[in-house]
Amino acid sequence: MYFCSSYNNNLMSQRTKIKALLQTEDTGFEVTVKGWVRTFRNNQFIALNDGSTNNNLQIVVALDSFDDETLKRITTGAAISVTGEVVPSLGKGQKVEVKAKTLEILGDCDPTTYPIQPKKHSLEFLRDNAHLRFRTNTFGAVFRVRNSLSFAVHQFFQERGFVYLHTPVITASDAEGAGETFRVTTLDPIKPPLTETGEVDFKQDFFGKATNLTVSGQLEGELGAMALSDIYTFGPTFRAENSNTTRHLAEFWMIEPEMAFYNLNDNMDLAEALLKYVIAYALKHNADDIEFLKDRLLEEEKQKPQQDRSELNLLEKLQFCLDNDFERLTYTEAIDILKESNHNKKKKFQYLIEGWGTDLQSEHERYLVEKHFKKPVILTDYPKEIKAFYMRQNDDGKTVRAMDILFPGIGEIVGGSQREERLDKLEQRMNEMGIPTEELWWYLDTRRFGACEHAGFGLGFERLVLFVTGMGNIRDVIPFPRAPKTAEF
RNA sequence: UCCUGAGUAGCUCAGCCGGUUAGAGCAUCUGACUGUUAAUCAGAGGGUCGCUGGUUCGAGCCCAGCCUCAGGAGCCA
Repeated sequence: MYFCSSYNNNLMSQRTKIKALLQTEDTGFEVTVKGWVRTFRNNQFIALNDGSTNNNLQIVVALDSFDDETLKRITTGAAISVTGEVVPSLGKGQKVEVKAKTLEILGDCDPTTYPIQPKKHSLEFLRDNAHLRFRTNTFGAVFRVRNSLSFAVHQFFQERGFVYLHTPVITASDAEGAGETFRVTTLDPIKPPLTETGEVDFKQDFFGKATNLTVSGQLEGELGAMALSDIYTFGPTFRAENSNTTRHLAEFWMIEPEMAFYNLNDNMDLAEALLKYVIAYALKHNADDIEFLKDRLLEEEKQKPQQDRSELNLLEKLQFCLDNDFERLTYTEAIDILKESNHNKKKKFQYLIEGWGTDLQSEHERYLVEKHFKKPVILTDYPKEIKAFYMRQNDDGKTVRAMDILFPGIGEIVGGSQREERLDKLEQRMNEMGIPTEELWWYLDTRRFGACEHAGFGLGFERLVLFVTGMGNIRDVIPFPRAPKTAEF
């Protein structure tokens, strides 16, 4: 792996990555490049891409230097290896190009059956061909940005002394109520063992109890934070909800930091800093990709009526997010703003705001973020009835120390809270909400032994990638999307 | 799961009031051209009109059921 590093100074006799080559100012030396043919124009010019960058390298095939047999095999999608001299380009689209001296077809690509053609494809078509969509400009850019964001998340936390804690994928607790779970079992699906009362006997299952895929690593994360101070998880999470939207997946990646001795304000500060850090990182390290995605989005928005187009382009939107503080207000303040808004008075909301206590609909969140404040918004102190059992209760007896970060075009990107550290209050709330305290004895132990103020949040990674890439459908920002009726690749 | 819309060539789409042999652009193939940038020009091939049933002299078009996809909603991250 390492001997073909693109950053190797010795460009001779080894494979050079196209990104590194396009960054060099020098010419007049020989390189070997390998990649996949994007187009072959005029029987003379190969646009070669190796995935290291969105930009293609132009290979010039001199007249009569290769036999017709070889030239015919240079088709869109074919894998080739080229050795030749790096020279200043005579054409206009690029600074340097490679004059091919030797050219080897590594893998043929039959153009009559290859689904990816040198033309525009719809995102829906590429979703059906998710195994090949990496070879397009758009998905190349998306997944390089995804990679950068992922790395930046780790760097952000590591710089601050957080411990990356691996929480289990298979769990026995279904207590959080974060959604429908996928069952994990080795029992015979046709004839499972039954108890005397006729129910499936999970005592005979692999783990000796009913188990499922995790819906959140938070509860385990809290256990870590109660000793290591600051931890974060970053791993796959599973929800068996029958959600068919552009913002939901059955398998998605979540980042869940959990911090001892943090209150809700510290929690918000950290979340805002994280989001700004990773966005800035991607802007710096994926400038070409984001530039391409910006143009892609502009092109796509040309199809829409003027009023539906964004005021800012993708770059401006990301920069704006870095340059401005997120707007922080309580649920109660948000309800007042919504209630007094012309939008509500003119009955333009499908669900009119009438009183305090109900959850906000996505149209309300969008109004606050996109129309009223026009920037990311952090809502805090929600009614306890619409939030999870573990959130710290305020003294008013009505609200909890919750916070949701709402992003334009995405909706809720972060959900978090200060946790209830008082055993009696926590148990009381669990009883009210019908959460079995005996099943979560290990969780409650953190409140029995050395409890302290602590807080945390969950960041939906794909929603972050959606925001940074400007893509419209969450299935286009994860390599192999898992959603209802969708598990092909 | 609910609402709305869609499914016609490899892809993106057109197809009138139900009526003759279902069209276009791109892609592909063949040929030309040799400094092209999604190259260009000329020609050619390419169809189980999502599936099943029904109405009709006749269905891509009308009706019913089913499947799939997209957008919106709910649930949420």
